[in-house]
Amino acid sequence: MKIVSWNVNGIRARIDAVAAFLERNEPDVLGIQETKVVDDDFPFEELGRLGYQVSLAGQPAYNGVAIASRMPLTDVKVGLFDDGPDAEKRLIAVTTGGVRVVCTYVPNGKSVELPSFQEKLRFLERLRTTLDVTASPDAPLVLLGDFNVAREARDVYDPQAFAGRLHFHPDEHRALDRVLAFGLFDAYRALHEDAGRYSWWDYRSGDFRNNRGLRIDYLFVTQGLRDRLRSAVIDVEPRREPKPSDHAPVMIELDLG
DNA sequence: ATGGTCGAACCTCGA
Repeated sequence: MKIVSWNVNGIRARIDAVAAFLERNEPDVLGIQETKVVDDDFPFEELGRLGYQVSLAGQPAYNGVAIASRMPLTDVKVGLFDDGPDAEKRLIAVTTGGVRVVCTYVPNGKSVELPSFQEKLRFLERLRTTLDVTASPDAPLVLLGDFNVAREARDVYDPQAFAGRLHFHPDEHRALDRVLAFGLFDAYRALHEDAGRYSWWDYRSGDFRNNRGLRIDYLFVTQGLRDRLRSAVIDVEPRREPKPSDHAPVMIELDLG
């Protein structure tokens, strides 16, 4: 089973790029972040033509998450365990092909001294609790998405400049480590030790051209799935195209026999 | 050089 995480930065602006990626790679499941569209305007037909069904949680202009799968989607659950009715649409969970897939878009946090940063940390705490109350580390589960946190120095193009700043702050590291302590493993890191492999580059200042990026998009898997990991790839090709998302898709392959 | 570039919807915000 091939599973992808991709922050598309607007599904309507990116539908052709997404379709091209799906045709090239034929993943079974695609977790999408930052759809930036209300449910009624989501491009279901384009994905349907390629054989994908979609579960989604959209809102106007900002945020929005979706999961597309070639297999039936069941037990769809939107939001963190304690989300109120007006919560931003940042998490959707489904079961497909026997795997629980949780797709999330963690708040950016804006800047470490602002209230938004504390909300980001709280989101990660609440994400851990959501896993605790709805899932088991002994079952096949993939938690994927844009976490807006680079975990290690090798995930940052200039670790000294980023030290203590947004995306690379010790409080963010502790909060994300708490999520992983549920019983999850970073699929890309389980297979690759290399530095300089990023999933996001700022649109500005030629950052992609100069590989000034961060690895902030992850697929985290439970132990049983880690033992069945066959590959993990960050596909930078879509980032090279005209009108790209600022994020690259990350894909894993699981041998589920 | 405190810059720069996107998407969505609106004349600005969030990233």
